[in-house]
Amino acid sequence: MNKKQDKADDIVDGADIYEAPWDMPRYRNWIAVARVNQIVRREMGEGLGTVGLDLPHYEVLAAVFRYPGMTQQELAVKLLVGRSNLSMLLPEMEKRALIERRTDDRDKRLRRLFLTPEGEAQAREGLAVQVRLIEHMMASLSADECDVIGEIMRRVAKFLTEKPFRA
Amino acid sequence: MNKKQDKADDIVDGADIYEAPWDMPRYRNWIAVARVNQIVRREMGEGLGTVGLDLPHYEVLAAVFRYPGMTQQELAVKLLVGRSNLSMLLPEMEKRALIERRTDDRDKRLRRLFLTPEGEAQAREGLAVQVRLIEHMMASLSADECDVIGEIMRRVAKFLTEKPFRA
DNA sequence: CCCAAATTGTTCATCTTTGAACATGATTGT
DNA sequence: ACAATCATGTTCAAAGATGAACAATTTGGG
Repeated sequence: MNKKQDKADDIVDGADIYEAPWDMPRYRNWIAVARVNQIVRREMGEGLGTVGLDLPHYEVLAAVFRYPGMTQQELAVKLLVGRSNLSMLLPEMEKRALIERRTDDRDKRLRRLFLTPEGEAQAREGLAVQVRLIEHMMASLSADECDVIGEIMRRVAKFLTEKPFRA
Repeated sequence: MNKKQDKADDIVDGADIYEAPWDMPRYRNWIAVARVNQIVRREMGEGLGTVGLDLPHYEVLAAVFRYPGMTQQELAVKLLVGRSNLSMLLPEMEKRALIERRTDDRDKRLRRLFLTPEGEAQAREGLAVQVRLIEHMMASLSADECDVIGEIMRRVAKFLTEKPFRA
């Protein structure tokens, strides 16, 4: 007996009906993803501590390392964080000589971001930590499994940005 | 020519060598996972707003709904959040009559958590939102793909909790 | 039985993050 | 050309999260 038809608050997943979300394959599978993410994020924070960085600073450095010349707005979108957040964070990073902000010539509103040599050094240190953490975590996965996950997640990300959820 | 041997900061992934992390399969695949997570978390926050909940409150309600009688400590571990956080949050939820805290008879330090009828109602509403969001997001996945992901992530979570990363 | 160590929850000071309001600079339509 | 609209970044007050220090309680060894 896999199905129940007599409860008012039953939940549908495909053609099957469950009485609780955590019995649904899609729900519990996604929860597993979310959980691993939380764990990795936390360990990443701890790992970065060993090289004198915290998560927000590192995420800025890594993003600017990969995409030099980003505007603050672009960075905010990429990091899924408010612009005001960056307006608080970046001046301090500039004071510590990790980043540099050059106002764009054509559009004087834009402040484009670049790494100083010291900022690049720290970005590399942080990236090294992240790479080691990811390799550690992925140790129990085959290369194929890893690729399958990446492929699926990129598809989902594309889907979600094209068709956001409307509650 | 897939490999480079002449740069000091090359990065190793299996037997291959890359000059930047984002060329590494493991790195970029994991980044995809993290990105989807961020997006879903944000949309979840917005979706919960439509039923008058925010993310922290909902996570408490959902956890207590599933595991009634949890202690605050257990809840903090489950949500990967500090105990002090809950000490700030729970009294307010108790004031709003969403949860109830009963001190354990045998161990008077423990405060066990339960949902009031109103709390359970809100938990169900939040869960419904989450289920709809997950089903929306998973629309582009086959049942098999979804299961593969869940299975892999549960394996990784187990591995990570048994062997945490040491930077 | 009793004292030291450990566990649970709280308080508090501090730091982050957020969103709204605003100032400045660009763009568009007429 | 000019006003209206839009986009970018900043400021500020409020909400949230964090960790250290603390009180209450339990546990375990001698």
